[in-house]
Amino acid sequence: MDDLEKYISKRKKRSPEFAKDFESGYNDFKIGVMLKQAREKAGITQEDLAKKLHTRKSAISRIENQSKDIRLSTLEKFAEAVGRQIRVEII
Amino acid sequence: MDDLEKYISKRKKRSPEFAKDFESGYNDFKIGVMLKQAREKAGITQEDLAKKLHTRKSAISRIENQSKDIRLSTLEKFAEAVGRQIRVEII
DNA sequence: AGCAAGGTTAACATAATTGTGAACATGTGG
DNA sequence: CCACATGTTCACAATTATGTTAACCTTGCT
Repeated sequence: MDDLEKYISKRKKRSPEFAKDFESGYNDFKIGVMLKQAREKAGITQEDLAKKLHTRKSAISRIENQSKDIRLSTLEKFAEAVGRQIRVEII
Repeated sequence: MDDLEKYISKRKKRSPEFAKDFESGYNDFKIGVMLKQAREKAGITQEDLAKKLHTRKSAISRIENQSKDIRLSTLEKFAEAVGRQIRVEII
């Protein structure tokens, strides 16, 4: 059971409606988890990251947890701020 | 010289300010070109695609040519409508 | 217990994407 | 030449992500 699956099952326990949200909004939710993991690996807090992006920690938390959708530019800025990069492919 | 480069040089000739836009907005512009190529490979017109996505051909053209930014969900819907798929990685 | 750090959520304001309709270009077949 | 298909651009409306503030929750520390 990897990190993503662990997080999902934990999340399902906490919120009853999470299961269905998870189905319909899988991709964007997954992005949030990926971004959160990237931030944690970089060893910075939501508040640190918020300062780098000139925003607030609440916005970071929203992206990581409950964003239904996200702009490519937001994705890129987030990734760069944690020392990573985004790659988008059409497969 | 691949398709992207050809398109860029053609585009630069047509619009004088294209060069700088290209610099600042490279990533999103590239996405537009990729999407356009994906649509053309699928052999469907902007209007066909617009109908599939319940929108208009003008919106498709805007995405392919002059969108500064785009939502992940829009990207996914576009790709799916031309029989492809999006992959996003944090590298 | 109290306090601080880190995180989550809600509500509202703001900014940006996307929807929509119209006008205009360009090429192609009649 | 004319009509049609395809694509581009503009302007405005509608929807939605993001900014912002505030309240609340844990967890750990003193």
